[in-house]
Amino acid sequence: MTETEPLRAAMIEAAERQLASSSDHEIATRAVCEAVGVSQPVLYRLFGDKRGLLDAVADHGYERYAALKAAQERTGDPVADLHAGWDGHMAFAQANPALYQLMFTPRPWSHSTARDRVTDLLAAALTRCAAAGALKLEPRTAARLILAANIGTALDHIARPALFADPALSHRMRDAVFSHVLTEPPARQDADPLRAAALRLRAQLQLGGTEALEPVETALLQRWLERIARP
Amino acid sequence: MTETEPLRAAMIEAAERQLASSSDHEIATRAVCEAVGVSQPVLYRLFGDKRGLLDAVADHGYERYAALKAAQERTGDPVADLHAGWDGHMAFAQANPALYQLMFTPRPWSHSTARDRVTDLLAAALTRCAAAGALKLEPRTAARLILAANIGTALDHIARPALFADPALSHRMRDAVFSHVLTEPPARQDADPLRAAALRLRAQLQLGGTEALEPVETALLQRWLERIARP
DNA sequence: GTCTGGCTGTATCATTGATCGCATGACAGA
DNA sequence: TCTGTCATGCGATCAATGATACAGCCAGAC
Repeated sequence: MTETEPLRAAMIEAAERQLASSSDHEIATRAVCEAVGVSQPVLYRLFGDKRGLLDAVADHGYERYAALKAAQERTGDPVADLHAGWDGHMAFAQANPALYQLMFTPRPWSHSTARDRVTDLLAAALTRCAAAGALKLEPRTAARLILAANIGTALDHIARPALFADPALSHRMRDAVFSHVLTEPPARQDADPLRAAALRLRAQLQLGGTEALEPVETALLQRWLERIARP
Repeated sequence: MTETEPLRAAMIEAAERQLASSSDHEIATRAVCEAVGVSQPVLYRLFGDKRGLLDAVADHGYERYAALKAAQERTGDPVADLHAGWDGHMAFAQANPALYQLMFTPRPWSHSTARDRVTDLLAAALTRCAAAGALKLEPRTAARLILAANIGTALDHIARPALFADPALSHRMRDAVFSHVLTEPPARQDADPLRAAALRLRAQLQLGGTEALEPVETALLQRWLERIARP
């Protein structure tokens, strides 16, 4: 489609560049026109409006977003894909903050369908999870939920002056929402559940001890648990 | 404080009114000045900038937000207060969409502290939860998490043309995040985590055994675990 | 009574979104 | 090849808006 209307595509790309480099996340129609060497009326003929240009930029952003998704997903495990999708979303947001806000922040006019199409993409990924029996909710409901959380977290990351890009927060949110949406992972959870159980009991013993065993017994138990837990 | 500078307050309120009624979530400095019967230079002397005016509007929005919070919280159960706080946040967003976006959507300049102060408010409410032993995370971390989810959900509600104001989505998100942040409220699941850990390890041993211990040791371990697990 | 300082309004500039009418060039048909 | 038609791009311009320079005015001090 960049072939059918090279001028249109050039203007969209110029607008996106200016949006990314502008300090206030704004663009000037004049500057966009000058960047591609045409005058303002062409812009208004092609896009009708500044809004129309911004909508086109947002949709173009969706194209890039979708391409990214298409390139990186489908490892075979749909749940793992979903996790990667969340992280990819966050990376996209941090790489293109202005474009991201244009796409995912509500604008009262905005005929852009970027957000809805991203929801569809996510719903499709979730349907694959549902086919694997890993989804507790209806795919579209789950998609809205996940996307809302993803956007909220991404905006939080954008708002902070990147003091410390805290991936822990993103992963916390991801785990919180996913555990509400997905079924418990089949059982594999721990490659070695015995070792996990031993570690857990050891921690509990160190924390509070027990009156069910004699001190000597407890001490020996501790040694055994250590041996079980050793790699 | 509306007493010390009535003119300033009047301009902020006029700006907020125009922001709420404008179709594109924008305001014109001229219109604000005319609304209060002064001319432009006063605005620039009071706020320095259009940005300054918007920041002041956002901060004023925080005042209203904080007043709402102060009025409705503190029922005695801090966790119940937290739930009410989430719903109150959503209600505030739906009642003042434009102001809400001004307060909680990242703007590259913006010296407004509204968002940080809301985080502080939330962290205080969470500290009360922590005092009741109901919090799994550090209050500030939990606050960022909850606020990000709350904002994401609110923006989703604003973005939708209010087709059907789906409170289910908001409550799903609330439950998902809260269950990740708060300890299990009812039944406390395991009054005795040591017993739970022992039960778990016993089950694992019966399932697969271990090569880390001699058979005799394993047998004795089993007996001990039984003793620990006994009510 | 006069002077000083702060405050306000008028007039104005610069930028930007948006539009009007004309020129230019391509193309179809005679 | 000539001519009429149409689409397309452009210079010029308008309207709205953010922002400012400068002069006038009023209160209070001396």
